Amino acid sequence: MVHSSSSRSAAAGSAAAFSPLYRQIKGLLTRDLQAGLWKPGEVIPSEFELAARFKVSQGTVRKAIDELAAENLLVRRQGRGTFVATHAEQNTQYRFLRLTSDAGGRRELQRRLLECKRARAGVDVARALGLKTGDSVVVLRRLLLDGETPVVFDEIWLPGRDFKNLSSERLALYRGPMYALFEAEFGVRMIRAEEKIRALAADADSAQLFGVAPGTPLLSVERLSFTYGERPVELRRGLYRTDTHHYRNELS
Amino acid sequence: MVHSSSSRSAAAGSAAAFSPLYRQIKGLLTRDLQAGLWKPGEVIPSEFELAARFKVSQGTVRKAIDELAAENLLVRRQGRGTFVATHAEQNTQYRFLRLTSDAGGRRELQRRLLECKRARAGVDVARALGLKTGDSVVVLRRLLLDGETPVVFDEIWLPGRDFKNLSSERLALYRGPMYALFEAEFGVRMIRAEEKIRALAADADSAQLFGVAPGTPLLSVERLSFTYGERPVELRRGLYRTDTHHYRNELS
DNA sequence: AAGTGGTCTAGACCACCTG
DNA sequence: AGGTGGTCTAGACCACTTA
Repeated sequence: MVHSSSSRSAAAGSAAAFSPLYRQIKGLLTRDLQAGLWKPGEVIPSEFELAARFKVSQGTVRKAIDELAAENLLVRRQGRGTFVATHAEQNTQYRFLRLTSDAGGRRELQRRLLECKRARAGVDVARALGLKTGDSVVVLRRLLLDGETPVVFDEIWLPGRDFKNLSSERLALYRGPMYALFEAEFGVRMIRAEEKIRALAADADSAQLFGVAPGTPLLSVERLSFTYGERPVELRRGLYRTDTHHYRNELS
Repeated sequence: MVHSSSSRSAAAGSAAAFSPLYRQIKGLLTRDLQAGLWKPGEVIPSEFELAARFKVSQGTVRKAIDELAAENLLVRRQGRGTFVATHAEQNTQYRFLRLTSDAGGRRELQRRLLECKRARAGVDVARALGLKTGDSVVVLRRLLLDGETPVVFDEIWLPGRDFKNLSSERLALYRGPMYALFEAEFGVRMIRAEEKIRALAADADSAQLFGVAPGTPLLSVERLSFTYGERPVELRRGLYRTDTHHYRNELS
């Protein structure tokens, strides 16, 4: 049982920030999710079940779940139950990729893995991922192709500690979204990400990769992805071709 | 009074899409907002007042308002009331601008209006704004400067019909956000926008504007903004400098 | 003190899915 | 038929603002 407000004024001087019951329930659910009590794709107990367990009313549990669903941690399915969100069984192969063909064609991009190796984190990578310089990281390089033409070149850094046995074989075998593999094999679920976008000129290497002239403007997309507890677990530097494609965004 | 479901099965074969009461209430509120019954920044009636008016319970009105607040059409303020959202009295000068200084400095950008004229819509502009080619449009050109250095060059098209008396004088006099002026003077409130982002090389004109070499990569941001009823009312083509600044985005 | 949004409850019933 | 999420109600009480 969770007490809502009665015990608040016990705190010292500071207001101690009132926290409604449903938010405390949300906290408990988040803790269980983070602990892996329910795996991605699984059902969680019904609202009434949880209400009984926490000794609150269904409506209160409901409001907690509402917020978790809004944050894409849970997915509700009427008549079936509430499920832990997953990158698998999602209709989109590239959940976070905002690149779209100018033609609007819904063609799926093909992956081509160029490299998968272990390395030591440089200063920048370490700082972004919350590691120490020199810590072990996994580095991936890969292309995404629209038909025959490469449109995305990604360089990906992952903390070595979280991705111990990641190899190019595992990646090559896997069909679904890469983030689904991360969930299933390494227990790391990506929840949200921040991107920094710039325009820059293709250097010799990237020009060759894309088959364009050096100096051609490319979109540079730096993505930092977070898992539970706002912990950064992936740094990605992408180069996008934007002569035939564009990055779409929605503002509100 | 609105009836929820009893009359559903009267429809022909097709399921006729069940619409809960609160969503119908939401529709009524949206209609009133669109009609300008309450102006941006004003309070709307209290939840109990609306509940009585619509002959439903407070909770049902509440849920309708919840959704409108989530869509940024309304703003709740505990203890005070629910208000029509506005671009004025918003702490941010540039509500939709995602450009940030790499240094993270929160310095406000300065505006410099370069041009404000009437013209005829070309094919592209007309299509984007839902006009006919040759229809009257207002065209603005302006710079945003971080200190002395220009970082954004915007070219803005507005339907002439909606912005009859917009002039450079009106714009020059106005202190707050441009979208706030649009609301107050023209009754056009921007609700959401879509952006298409590309990297491209500076041509001679833009190179001169920014004081960079021709061919320098710039970020191209095409923004289409919508008002009530998904009606497009602003097309904007922006060029952003991204050597000292970047476009930030959040994915979830 | 009065008014507004915010929380919580208990119970009824509806819509949807699965066996 | 039975279970799950989804809606709606009526009423009580809390938190916050304004007067």
